[in-house]
Amino acid sequence: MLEIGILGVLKERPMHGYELKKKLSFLLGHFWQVSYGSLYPALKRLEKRGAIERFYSSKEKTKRRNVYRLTDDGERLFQGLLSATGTVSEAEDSEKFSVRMVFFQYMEPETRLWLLERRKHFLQERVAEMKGYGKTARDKDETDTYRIGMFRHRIELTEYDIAWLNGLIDQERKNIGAAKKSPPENSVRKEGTKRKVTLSEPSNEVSPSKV
Amino acid sequence: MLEIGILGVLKERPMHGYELKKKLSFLLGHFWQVSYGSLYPALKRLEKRGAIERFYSSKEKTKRRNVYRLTDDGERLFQGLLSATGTVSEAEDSEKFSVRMVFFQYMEPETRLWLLERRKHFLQERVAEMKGYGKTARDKDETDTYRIGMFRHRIELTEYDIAWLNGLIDQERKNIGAAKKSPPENSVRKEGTKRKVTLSEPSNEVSPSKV
DNA sequence: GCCTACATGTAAATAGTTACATGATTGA
DNA sequence: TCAATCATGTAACTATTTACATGTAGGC
Repeated sequence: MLEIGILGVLKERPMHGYELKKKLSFLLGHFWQVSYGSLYPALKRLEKRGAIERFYSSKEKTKRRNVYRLTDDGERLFQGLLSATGTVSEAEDSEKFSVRMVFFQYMEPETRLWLLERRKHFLQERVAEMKGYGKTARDKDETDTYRIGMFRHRIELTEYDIAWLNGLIDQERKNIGAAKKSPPENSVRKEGTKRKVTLSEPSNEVSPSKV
Repeated sequence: MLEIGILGVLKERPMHGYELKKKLSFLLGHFWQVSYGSLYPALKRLEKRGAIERFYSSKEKTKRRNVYRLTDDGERLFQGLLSATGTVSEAEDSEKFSVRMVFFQYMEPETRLWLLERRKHFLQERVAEMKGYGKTARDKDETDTYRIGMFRHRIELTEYDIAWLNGLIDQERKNIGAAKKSPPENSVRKEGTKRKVTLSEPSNEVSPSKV
């Protein structure tokens, strides 16, 4: 999870640890505050593995900061991690989904669509469960107004989330449809896209590597 | 975090591991699927510590299942964990807050209020940060429509969340005010409350034990 | 000159997951 | 009788946090 974050952020531009941590805290801070104690070891690990490399700009004489940049190998690793589902079921929980969503721009439409639908499915199941609770609560002993209110609120939020996902899913489907009709891609991306929209490999098969 | 969940659920009634796991998965499943590999060791740990004890109903001859019940010691531990903030700052992140909120019924109004306000503060900071992003995105290079859309959506959700918290905070404040005026409590809790609303000790001091 | 933020790191501890193993009970 | 679900557990592993240690750079 951390590694996916590091690689994804480094895709944008080379950075040093301290900077990276701030960016990650910002992007994912809603549910995850990365600590230096995990970040720096992770950077070393990724460097040893060849996924990132140290990069000294001509201006920086001092080696005070270690600026890292993504390698081709790291790019491949990143793409593998993005579409990896772990082994079997593994619910598309909020955390994993959000981390991936932050890097949607780097995925193929099919991968995005698949992630969105998995997420939607997960949320729908949760809503059904939570609504079940409401009924049980009325029948049975539950008189806990806090818990009931909390569930009601969560249901609302989740339904709003699902509606949002539906919008994104529709859009993604249209893109895929349009791309199919006109072989040379043209509708997928608008606006001056400075980074390439996607990737090297076909990569739509679900690689079973670990996240 | 797991321990707080176990103790809180056992407060309601004695349960065995398998049951407990289902209950916890339901209550917290939105962001956390407890696994047996952590649950059973945790139960042993808590038993050794004297926070819970095995309990054999007269009907159950078979020792097939281990039904646990909360002890007085466990009750104290639970209250300690509920109001514990860890050491220093420690943001009131979604996970920790939700776990505690599930057990709001067992807290004193002051503790609830304090948690609600911490949570609100955290969310407000996040909203401010995220709004900052929108501005930066417009100025700078950001052309990532996915990320921008994601942030917009998160801002909406978070603001809705804050509004909800405000409602709860108001209510809590009213309760506290009312309780102060009329020494014998009467306005705090309505409806046939079968379990005692709160607790043994004064406990409003923030105990610095670990979660 | 001092405080704050910048910057990197390590060791120990904590928390939790995955995979495996085992067996009982229940319903079709 | 067979499959699903109930029920408990352990060992190895993975990920991450906390606390500590150290030093630099820039602004007032």
